[in-house]
Amino acid sequence: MALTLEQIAKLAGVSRSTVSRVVNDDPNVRDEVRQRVWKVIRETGYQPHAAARSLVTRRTQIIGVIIPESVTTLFTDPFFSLLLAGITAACNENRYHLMLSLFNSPEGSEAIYQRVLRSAYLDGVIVASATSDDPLIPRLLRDSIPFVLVGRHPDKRVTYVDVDNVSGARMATEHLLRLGHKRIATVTGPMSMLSAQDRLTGYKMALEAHGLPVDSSLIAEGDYREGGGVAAVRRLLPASPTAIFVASDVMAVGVLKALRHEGREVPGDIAITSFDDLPVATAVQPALTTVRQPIDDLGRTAVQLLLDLIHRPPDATSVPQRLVLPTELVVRGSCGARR
Amino acid sequence: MALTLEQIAKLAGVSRSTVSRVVNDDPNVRDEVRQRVWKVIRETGYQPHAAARSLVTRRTQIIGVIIPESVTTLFTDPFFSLLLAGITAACNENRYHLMLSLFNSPEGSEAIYQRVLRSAYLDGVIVASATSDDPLIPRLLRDSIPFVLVGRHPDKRVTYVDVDNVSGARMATEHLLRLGHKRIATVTGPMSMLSAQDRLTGYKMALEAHGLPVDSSLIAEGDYREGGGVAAVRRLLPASPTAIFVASDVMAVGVLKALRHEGREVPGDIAITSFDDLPVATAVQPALTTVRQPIDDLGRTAVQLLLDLIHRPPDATSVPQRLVLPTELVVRGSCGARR
DNA sequence: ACTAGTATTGAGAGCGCTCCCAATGTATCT
DNA sequence: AGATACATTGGGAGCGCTCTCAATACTAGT
Repeated sequence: MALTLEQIAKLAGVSRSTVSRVVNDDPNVRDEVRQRVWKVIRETGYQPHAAARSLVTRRTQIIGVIIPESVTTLFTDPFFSLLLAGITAACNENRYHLMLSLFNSPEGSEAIYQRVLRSAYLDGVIVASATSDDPLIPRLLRDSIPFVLVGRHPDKRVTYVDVDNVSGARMATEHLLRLGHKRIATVTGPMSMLSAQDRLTGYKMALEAHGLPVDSSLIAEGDYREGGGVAAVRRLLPASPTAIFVASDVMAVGVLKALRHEGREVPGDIAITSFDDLPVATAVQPALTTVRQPIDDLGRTAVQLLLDLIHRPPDATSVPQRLVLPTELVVRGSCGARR
Repeated sequence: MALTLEQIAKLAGVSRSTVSRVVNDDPNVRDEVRQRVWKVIRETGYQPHAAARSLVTRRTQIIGVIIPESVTTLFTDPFFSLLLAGITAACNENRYHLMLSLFNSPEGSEAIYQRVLRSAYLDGVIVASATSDDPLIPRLLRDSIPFVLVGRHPDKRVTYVDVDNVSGARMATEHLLRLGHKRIATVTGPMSMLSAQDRLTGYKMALEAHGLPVDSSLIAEGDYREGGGVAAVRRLLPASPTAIFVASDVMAVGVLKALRHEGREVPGDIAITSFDDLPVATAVQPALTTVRQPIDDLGRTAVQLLLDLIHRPPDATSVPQRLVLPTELVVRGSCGARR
């Protein structure tokens, strides 16, 4: 049914090769011929067969986005939607296609890895928020598949783009310090994730810079989900904090709920700052003072880095790129700085 | 670099054809040989080349999810994440891959359509929440590309799966009627979307069933976004409603904010019910009484319908499936039924 | 006009796979 | 034993494209 190069060639009165040249913008075609061929292509709505082309070029123009098993439960976090939106926009602009894989299939990670990555379907992949020990990373390295991480990684060979979690968390904590708080607690993300570790580091740095001790009874590990925020509050309240830096907006929603349930006022009794600046930050009452991260940029940058990797001549042994995007504090009601 | 069938064949001491049979579970292979071949495949980590296979089978094992231009601005709505999660899970279970396309590229809808759909990349597509007049649908029909809509469509030839928006909206409105409200307003979705029309229909049906007039000053069109909710409140308040049925949770968040800003208590002064039951419904205060729709099911069902369509022998002229999934009302604080 | 050089075009091969068909091997029946 | 049926295997062709290389057409230089 669908047209082939050969048929277009016949219709335009040229050879298959010439049509191929026209389609691929090869300059070695006489202008008059080029026009004639384009005309036929336009009129017939011809589109090259992707698989046939891939078979010979070894390129599919598809990049994958992998949500590793460890974070698939977080997939409905708006962070991922926003990230995906940024990635998709960048893909469209570069005429690439995007394949989405959540690695939480019952068939197991190894099977899905084989199926998705070894079948030559993808030119490269973006891995979103892996834990630092995710087996995926050494696997990708071993198979020399071009990939970019969203979120930093200690391995020197990986290219990544991250936001400045440390200084963001530090800003959020220092803001509370400036407001006079001395007993500042924190609800962290899952410590298996580097972003969670970094945000905790920022929190500690802020305290230390102000000569305050780091008190472990003021630190509760969460999971980046609402329930984790609720649970953390229960563990934190006995240490009577006057403020809490919550490592994500979603958890902050849980913290808000739990505090309300315990009869504490925010920001009156306890001030809150958090991290992400997702839409939900302004949906809750009081609105969250939170660290804004440029999620859209994160996605777009990841695509750009990946395409650079894909198009780099194989002999070029440049060092992996490692980009860190800045964050900023958005002050709203939950910290008590404003009325 | 990557292994080919031919190489596996040599290693296993059989022919290319036999290896192909083994890989494709053809029964016509002696058991002893089958074992031997599998062993080699396992040891080498061989994976068939997807493009080569697609070239001859005319199948890619990839299905597309299209977010039409008209709703790309809504993409960050958690509804889409949830839908995607359901679709992905079903894809994984069926060993299909998923390609995500947001039709909001600067190159224009027609160009992206050509690029994505005419290049034989996709075995079929799922179109999420199109408007009823989206040019995409006649286009897909014309090109006889197997597709399933999420959200109903009047054309007799399209297969779709939808949730029962009418009866959901009717339940939400009747709940308010049962609580004694007589002046019930509604904030609709964008009227270009059938789901918005259906929810409005449900609202009207409830009023009429209770012998109440439909008062146009109590109806404000929104856009399924938070801002739309805020704006709608301003238009609705002069008509002094005692309750509002808001056609989506996200807009309800905006309504809540606007009412708070106007000094109205929810549910004390004005009761609210809404639609979706997204995570945000329990994040706000008061938690939303809302209509739950089975989003995950919606995604899984769409995949199932699409795969049926793809695998149906071309001569089979069965009628398009049209499924409507049930909804249920979840009562929380915003309607005032509970303290 | 003739040659060398350059621009343009076409034909062939081959990417890795599946599918068809012929060839071989094995079991069963008269 | 010979013929028949069936199970199993291998080889060839071809999917639609790109890429290399040779062939042709045209240009300028002498």
